[in-house]
Amino acid sequence: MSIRKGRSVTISDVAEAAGVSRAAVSKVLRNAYGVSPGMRARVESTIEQLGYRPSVAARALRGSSYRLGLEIPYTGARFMTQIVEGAKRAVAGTPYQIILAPADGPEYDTLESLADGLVDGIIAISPLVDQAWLEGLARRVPVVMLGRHDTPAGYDTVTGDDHAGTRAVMEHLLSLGHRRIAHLTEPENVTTPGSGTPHSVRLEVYRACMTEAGLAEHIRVARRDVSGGDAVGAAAALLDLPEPPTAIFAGHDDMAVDALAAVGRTVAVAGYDNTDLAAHPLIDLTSVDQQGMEMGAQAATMLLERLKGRGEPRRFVAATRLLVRGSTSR
Amino acid sequence: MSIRKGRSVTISDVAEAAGVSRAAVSKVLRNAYGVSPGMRARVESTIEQLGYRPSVAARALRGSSYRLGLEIPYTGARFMTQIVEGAKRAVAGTPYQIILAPADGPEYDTLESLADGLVDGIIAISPLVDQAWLEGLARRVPVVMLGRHDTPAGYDTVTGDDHAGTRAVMEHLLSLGHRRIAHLTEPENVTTPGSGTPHSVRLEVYRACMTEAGLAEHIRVARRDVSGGDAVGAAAALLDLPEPPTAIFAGHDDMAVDALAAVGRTVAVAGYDNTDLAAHPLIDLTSVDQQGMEMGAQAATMLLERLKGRGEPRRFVAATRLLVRGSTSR
DNA sequence: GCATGTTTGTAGATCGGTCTTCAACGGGTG
DNA sequence: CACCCGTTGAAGACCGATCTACAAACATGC
Repeated sequence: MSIRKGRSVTISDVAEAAGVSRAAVSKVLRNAYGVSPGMRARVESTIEQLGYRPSVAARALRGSSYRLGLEIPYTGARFMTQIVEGAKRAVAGTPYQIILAPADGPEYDTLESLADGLVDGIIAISPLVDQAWLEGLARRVPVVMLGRHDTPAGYDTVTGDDHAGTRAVMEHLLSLGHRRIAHLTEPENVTTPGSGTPHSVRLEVYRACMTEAGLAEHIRVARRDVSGGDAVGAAAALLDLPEPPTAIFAGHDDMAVDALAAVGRTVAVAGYDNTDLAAHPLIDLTSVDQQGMEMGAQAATMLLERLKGRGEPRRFVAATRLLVRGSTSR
Repeated sequence: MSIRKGRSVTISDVAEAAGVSRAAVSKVLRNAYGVSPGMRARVESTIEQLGYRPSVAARALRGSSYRLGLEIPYTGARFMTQIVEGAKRAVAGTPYQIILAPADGPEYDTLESLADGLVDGIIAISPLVDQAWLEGLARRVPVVMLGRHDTPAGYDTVTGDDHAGTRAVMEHLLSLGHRRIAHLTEPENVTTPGSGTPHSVRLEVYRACMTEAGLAEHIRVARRDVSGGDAVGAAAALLDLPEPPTAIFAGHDDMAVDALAAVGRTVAVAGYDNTDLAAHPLIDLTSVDQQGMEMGAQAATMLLERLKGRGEPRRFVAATRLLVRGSTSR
């Protein structure tokens, strides 16, 4: 144990105590070639005795930090929990650890600061950053992006099948006889057509489904407040329309829950992500499951592959499944 | 921009390009004394041109990493959001950044791995680790602990006023005429009497209030599953008792929401933390607000103070406020 | 017995910064 | 004019690891 007052135990202390060179200790640590069983035992017991732990900073400078950075846009987003849990599961048993970097402002900053030698690789959920910029980042450090429908050269992507998922919701609502179906989504900057964000795809497919059903005139798009954050106001405003919708398809469960707060059970509501709250009897929200845990696990696994040398980009698309619950069926 | 293929831009590159020494560039970076305006301008423009960003690892090795680590027991805990947001707010405008370290297994590991030179200071929510061990940790790196009612020598603490908060809930329930009030809490290891965890205090005060009201015989304590994680089953079991409770006081909102899932509106339910979900009309949960955001902000602020040299331990106790909602009033 | 090859361990450069020490310079002062 | 001193910038040690050479010790083949 022996945690000393000021500085902590370094590799030199271990080397001295064990009567070997620093390089020898390093070899033992890294399980490198050229270590006799005798020396290994001696060094390991010394490490144990002194309570030595290698400095991450020093390691990162020369080799690797054994930390993977996961950038998350907003800590409160329920879907994140699934991603994080999946990623944690995937690195369990490896020497790697997940650290989370909450993005406050522009996502560029957070990503750059992660890339500044703190982590060996990055998993990010940044639909807003430019692809060219990302390719540049990916040249410096391995990157896996979540929720980007683009075709990158230098990084991997993990997405849900937003087309299928959205179609499933819309077909469900249409089959129930709804004609005035509104879509509640993120602010404009996240849904720019062609940008390839999940929410741009969901919006696009919503529009397509409505048009195909001959309901183009009933297309209504409401957006979450940029500032305030919640979607309660936007959903409430839908009810004030001359012809209010009978169903709301929300871009994700958090907004769907906000919608429920605004419209109660008067209007059918469907969400996306199947967060744990959706199954709660008092919420009872119809939602699209896109296997967030699996997405997180895949992302981490792909990152580990990249760290082992893979260069060609890979892509994983999670299958979706519609879970019909009370919010659309009563 | 010029992000080069392999390695990134180092301080030597900047020094060479600007025609000065590495030390000079370092001075400019750190805003250190002894830099002429001319040189500063030249170096800064070179930095800009080359897109140079200092390596965190190299910095951490000698000086500081400008990263504060926030250890969180479970990513899905709603209360965490408040803490994280508060901490982020407190470091905004400083050169420091918050990184989150999710604890998977034993919290010792996560804390140690944070202390391994990755961060300049630690905010942790680890009620289970030993105080002596924490004091040892605090000698190596500045530490602020959340939710520990102990009297440490080497670290700071931030807690809510669990006594007052719990009393407020209990008095509220009692004043409504409830006599069979059950308490839904965490597994045994988190509520060991005298351990000083928030949940041990809440349990203790619950017992005291019941006894004082002459209701000792109606004390019922149910606990969340250690493995499964949720408290639905434990709450449901309460209903199967010969004399089921008419009110449930849950140790925190997440468990209260689980309780609502199990018992619906048949039993009064009160929570703790006033997470954002509590105000939702479909949940409408009476809860104790303990200003999680303020707690997070205070914790970060205290840590910054410690980094500036403060040695004496400080303690912050957040005031609580009972918010009565529908879950106990209809 | 000697050349050759294989372990095993050490020396020392290196990563990219920080920080202390010190030399050079320029301007007052008596 | 000699002296002192504050300012500016450069040199170089240092942080704690990794990793490439390389030397020493030992085994093997002929």
